[in-house]
Amino acid sequence: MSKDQHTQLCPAPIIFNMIGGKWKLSILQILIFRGTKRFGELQRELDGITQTMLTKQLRALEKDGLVERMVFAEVPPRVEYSATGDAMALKTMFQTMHQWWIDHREEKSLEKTLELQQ
Amino acid sequence: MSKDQHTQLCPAPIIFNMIGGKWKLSILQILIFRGTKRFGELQRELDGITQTMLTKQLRALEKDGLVERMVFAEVPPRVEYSATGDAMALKTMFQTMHQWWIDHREEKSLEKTLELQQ
DNA sequence: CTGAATCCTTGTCGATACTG
DNA sequence: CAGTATCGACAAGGATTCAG
Repeated sequence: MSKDQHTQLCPAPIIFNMIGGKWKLSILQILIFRGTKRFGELQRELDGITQTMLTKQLRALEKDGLVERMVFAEVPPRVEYSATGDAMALKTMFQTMHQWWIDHREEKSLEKTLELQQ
Repeated sequence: MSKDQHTQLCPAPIIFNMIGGKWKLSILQILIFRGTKRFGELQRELDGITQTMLTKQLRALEKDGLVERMVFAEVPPRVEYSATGDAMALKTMFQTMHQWWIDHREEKSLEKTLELQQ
């Protein structure tokens, strides 16, 4: 049992690579908490993302099995994206982060505010 | 209660900014799970990081209140870094990620292996 | 030993134009 | 509507050198 055991087994860096970056987290949250969306809907709700970027991020998420892409053979074309079961299971992680923020960060901001008021 | 409520309150993007990047996660894990380390010890255990990068990452983590820096007025100079209470509380997050990985990723690798064997 | 300062490389992000 | 292709801007990462 080497002393590196934990770091080697820890998937945190891999997970951060999968859902890190400027847009992936927002995309996932929309699909997880609001359900299936079309390409255009996603683009509107993400406020500022370009088609190029949205396509690239969705492809990356799909490749990692977090997003499912469904193409409908219609005119005009329709493509829907949804969170996979694996992605839905990330809710727990979001909640853990949320709790950590409440317990160890919000109070800090409050303390600072109080200090400034003195 | 707008439909944007969750996204707006969610601290995930902020947390990702604080501990994301190529090295911060590894630095935190060493300090959290193995305890206080000197600058040189960290550099050796991080395998490949340069002095410049290690300094920059440590400064950023210190600024966010996740790492504490203690300078000893000795010759030769000695500087020790340790995880703060806030950082220690991130253990839960690491465990959540670890569990998600076990439940939703390891089996996938196994499935793929089995598919390839058929 | 622990760092600061400088310069350089790489990767991410994004604007624009074009297509089935 | 939902993309692809190309090019440029910028930030993150890294190598090297110098210093207390």
